[in-house]
Amino acid sequence: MSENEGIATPPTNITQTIERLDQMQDELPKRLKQCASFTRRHLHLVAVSTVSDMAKASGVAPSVYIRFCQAIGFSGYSEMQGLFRVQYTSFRPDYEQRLAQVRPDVAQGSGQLLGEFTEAGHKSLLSLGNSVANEGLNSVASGLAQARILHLLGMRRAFAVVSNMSYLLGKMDVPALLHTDVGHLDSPPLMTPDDALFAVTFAPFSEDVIQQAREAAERGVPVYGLSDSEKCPLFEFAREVLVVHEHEVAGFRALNASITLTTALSVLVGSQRRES
Amino acid sequence: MSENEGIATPPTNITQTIERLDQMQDELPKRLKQCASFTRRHLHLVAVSTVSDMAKASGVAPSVYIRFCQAIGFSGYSEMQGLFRVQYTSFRPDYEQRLAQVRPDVAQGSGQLLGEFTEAGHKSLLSLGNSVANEGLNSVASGLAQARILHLLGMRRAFAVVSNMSYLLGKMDVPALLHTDVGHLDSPPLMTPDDALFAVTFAPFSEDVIQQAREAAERGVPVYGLSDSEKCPLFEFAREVLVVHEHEVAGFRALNASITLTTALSVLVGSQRRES
DNA sequence: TCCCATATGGAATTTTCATTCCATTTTCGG
DNA sequence: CCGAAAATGGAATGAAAATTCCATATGGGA
Repeated sequence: MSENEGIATPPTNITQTIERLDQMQDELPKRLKQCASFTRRHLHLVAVSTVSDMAKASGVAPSVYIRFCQAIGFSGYSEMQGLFRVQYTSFRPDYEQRLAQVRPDVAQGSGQLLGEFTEAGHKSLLSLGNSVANEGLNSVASGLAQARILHLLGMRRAFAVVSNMSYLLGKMDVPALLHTDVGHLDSPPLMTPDDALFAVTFAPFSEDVIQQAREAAERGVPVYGLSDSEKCPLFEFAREVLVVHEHEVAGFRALNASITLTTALSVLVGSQRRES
Repeated sequence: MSENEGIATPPTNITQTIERLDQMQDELPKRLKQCASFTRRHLHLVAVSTVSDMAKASGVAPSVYIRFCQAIGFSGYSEMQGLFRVQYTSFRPDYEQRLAQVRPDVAQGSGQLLGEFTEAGHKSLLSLGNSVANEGLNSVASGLAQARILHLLGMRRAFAVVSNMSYLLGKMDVPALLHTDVGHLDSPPLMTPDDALFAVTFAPFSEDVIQQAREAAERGVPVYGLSDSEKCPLFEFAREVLVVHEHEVAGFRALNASITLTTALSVLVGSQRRES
């Protein structure tokens, strides 16, 4: 009866896959549970790995990993990998057409749209696991932890990110200053080389943010940053720049990866401060 | 002499690859130029695509795409793909393998903090899909879309959420007002029954936010809200309250679900506005 | 302790993919 | 307009991957 047991229909998106993974965790035999556990924690590897890679990393034989994929509901590894690969193959529509593209979704009801945004959120978190080296995060954290005052700078989309950091850091008694007004920075004595600046800017990069950060760097202030592109001008003068890749729905970018990364960063800064 | 022409050494990182791509753009024959052009603009696809995929997308035959890889300096497509894949597989197999076989729980070093937050983010997004009724989101959206001016109110952790909404709505030309200072609201004529208020507050609920929202409701202003608990006082007077459950790491709550939900909400409001 | 059902991992097979080969077409100098 | 050199695309080949098969191992119940 082996062809009749379990769930016949394969998951159609990453959300479903995660759900099924969690739900089956308990009812699987030992080796398959290993696969589930490892895969659950390293979903981002599926798109770029072979079965043998995943099997080796999970500590099982390739054939076992394939049986695992089938237990989840897929026909095999290839089908599952296909699901994880499509997220990379989506193309970016023109900015002007964004709203026009959303309309069909609106007609169908908001459930569709929300589903797409959660899906995009999952994907962003997946890429977050890929793109950020832990050492990078750690060294930025220790750089920021040494600052007398931690200045936070970000506008437009990035403002939500730094305001969240500001809240978290404040909660942990880290002296942090959220620059809501660019004019603030103009008072020269405000930022000293004893401080540090964390600047967040996404493409197309805010000229104000870049300008202010550059001037700070020239005055000897340690500058760290977060962006969504390697081409960000922050790279020219910042000590270190973290890069995240956010997925989007109809041209609207999610903030999941940025918020998550900076939350972790803030907590790291807070705990490193407390140690000293 | 074909094995002697061009550059023999393959690029060793993405930057070099891009540089070489740009530099060769002009001196390549037509079809190879097509490959270069497409690849330059879709570098991220290489890691997860086959030769035929890339060839088809570039509009050339597979064999041509391989010759293109060789013109860049690689031995073939596989070598080039390997370069783009390593960035996704930067984990240490030995370490990971041990972790998979031993207890998953002991993975909690400081370096794993980011992993825990992404995990929390995934979980938050999962519950988001379950908890939010579509009708709720829709009716909130249409309620907000009818407002003359959309007032946004949130403090502490919720401030990042409303500031993101403010950015999105502004981008879509929806008149929205982000209340950064509670004092703002005290001026009575600012909010009228033609407007609407969207208030965000998480437990423990900000007294200020509750108070201001309640007063607005009493003045006849349509109030909508977002919270993380059914026990939120907003329920007492708001027309509708959306509820999300955020997971937490070491006492720090993620914002993924809230941000994702409000992003979708903002887009809905924006597109409903445009229709009328 | 033995037996049966299930799980497991390596070997065999099949499928897919990357690469090379070659006949045909195109381009460009004379 | 002709011929040589380069470029192109489809077919053939070789390599690697995914999947199935099967002999062996394992664990739980009689």
